[in-house]
Amino acid sequence: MENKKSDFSSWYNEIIDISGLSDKRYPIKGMNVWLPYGLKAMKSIDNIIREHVDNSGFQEVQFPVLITRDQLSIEFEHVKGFENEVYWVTRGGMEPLDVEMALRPTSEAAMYGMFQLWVRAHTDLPLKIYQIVSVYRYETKHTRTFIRIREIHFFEAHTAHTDYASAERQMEEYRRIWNEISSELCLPFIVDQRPDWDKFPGAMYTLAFDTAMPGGRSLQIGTIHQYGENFSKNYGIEYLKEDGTHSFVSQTTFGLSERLLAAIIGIHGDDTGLIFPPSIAPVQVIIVPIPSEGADTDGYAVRVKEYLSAAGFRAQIDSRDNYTPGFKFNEWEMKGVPLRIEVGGREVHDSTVTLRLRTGGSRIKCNLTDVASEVSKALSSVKEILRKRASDHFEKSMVDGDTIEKIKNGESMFRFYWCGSRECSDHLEADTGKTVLGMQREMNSTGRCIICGKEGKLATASTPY
RNA sequence: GGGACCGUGGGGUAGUUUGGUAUCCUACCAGCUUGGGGUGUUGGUAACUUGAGUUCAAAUCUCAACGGUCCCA
Repeated sequence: MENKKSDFSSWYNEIIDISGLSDKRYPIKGMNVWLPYGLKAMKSIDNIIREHVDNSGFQEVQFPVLITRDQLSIEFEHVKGFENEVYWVTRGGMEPLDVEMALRPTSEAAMYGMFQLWVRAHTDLPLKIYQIVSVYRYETKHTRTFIRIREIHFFEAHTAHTDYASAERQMEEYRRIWNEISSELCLPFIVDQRPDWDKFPGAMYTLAFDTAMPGGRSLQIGTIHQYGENFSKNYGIEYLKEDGTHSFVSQTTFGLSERLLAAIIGIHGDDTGLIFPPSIAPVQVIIVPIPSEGADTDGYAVRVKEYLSAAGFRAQIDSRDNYTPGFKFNEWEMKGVPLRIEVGGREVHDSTVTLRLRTGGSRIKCNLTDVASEVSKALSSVKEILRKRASDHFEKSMVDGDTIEKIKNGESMFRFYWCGSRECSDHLEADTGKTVLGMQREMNSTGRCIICGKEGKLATASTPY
């Protein structure tokens, strides 16, 4: 790499390019090409998400990408929240369409008309579905790969419940699921309730998961929303209760995107390049043969790979003979492979392999027959080290904001007390240049609002991506 | 929402001020060489974002579009 991570913007752009995650040369702003290596990582992330929501009773569906103007024209604050960033399809061939159609910016408008058909009685509830699809937003500001794009790789879960209490339990379940997913990806985060003026359009409230990127800026990597009956009243989603009367469902959603990949890149990477958590690494173990007189290192590498494949690891041999071992070491480290195995004449002769973790440390030697269990241990170790490093960095990135001056001049996220008023938020943002992300929903810790001095709760401010 | 800068082989660049033959590094292809931390070498492929304008002549000057980067709110 040419750029150091301390120059994060340049580093981020360079690593995405040279590691083969994404090609941003596609001629439409904010629409990039998923390259094989990047797509494998994203699909692994998707599969971790699937595993956790499937285990919680969700079913995967896919809705069409187009939404009619009528579906989107239901007079409602939800629609107004997106009207400036919707792509419209206005012609079929050369003929203007009688009913113009939008590319979904999110799928509430697409789904809830169907929910209205599907939900007849309390026995149909709870309804818990999700999809992983592209959604489209016409961003006018500068775009950034995986962080702000116009075609978003989007996971969206939608639920419908008999009543608000049940929907609130769903919010709790989302948080449990998110804890599992983020732990698997070694991503630390903070949960805040977004201010009312910044919540998801149409929601009663929004809880957001924010992490800290290098340079102290925050990145929203997940959101869950409580809709209550806001949507069901507008889309007519009613059900028959046991007592024979009708009632509107209460609804929730949970959204994730390729920002998870952005966070993994930014948080785990170093001056050498990417570091993938083993659970999503496209290649978990790279086997590098070191040519040696009188030893069949290539054949030996195949045997090593067989052991690993049989144990379920994603292992690959780099058998290119026009590159030196040193070059390969550097290249695979740049690409974030968590574990390398070196096999040369010495290993062939004494039936061993040499392991080296991407996170550093000295080489480990083990017998060929033990390779699967040693690899398993080594990958667990990489995961633990990444988790530790990430949470250390996160803690350093969450600074107590005692004074306006401190919040203004610091390059980090800040915790401070805030009364919750728009006036004080605007005041703080004007004085510090930081944005108020929100405040903790449950925590009882209270203090004096940093602006007005009235009683307030713990809140977060930062420069968000 | 406002402002600034930039666009030359796949990537990074020189050349633009003063209009005229496009430089170097890297990558890529073929060969030889090398191999336990980015081998060396020979030969080769490959570029002025698009459109309009000024001009005998535009990478170079003007305007616009598209794309990229950064800063402020």
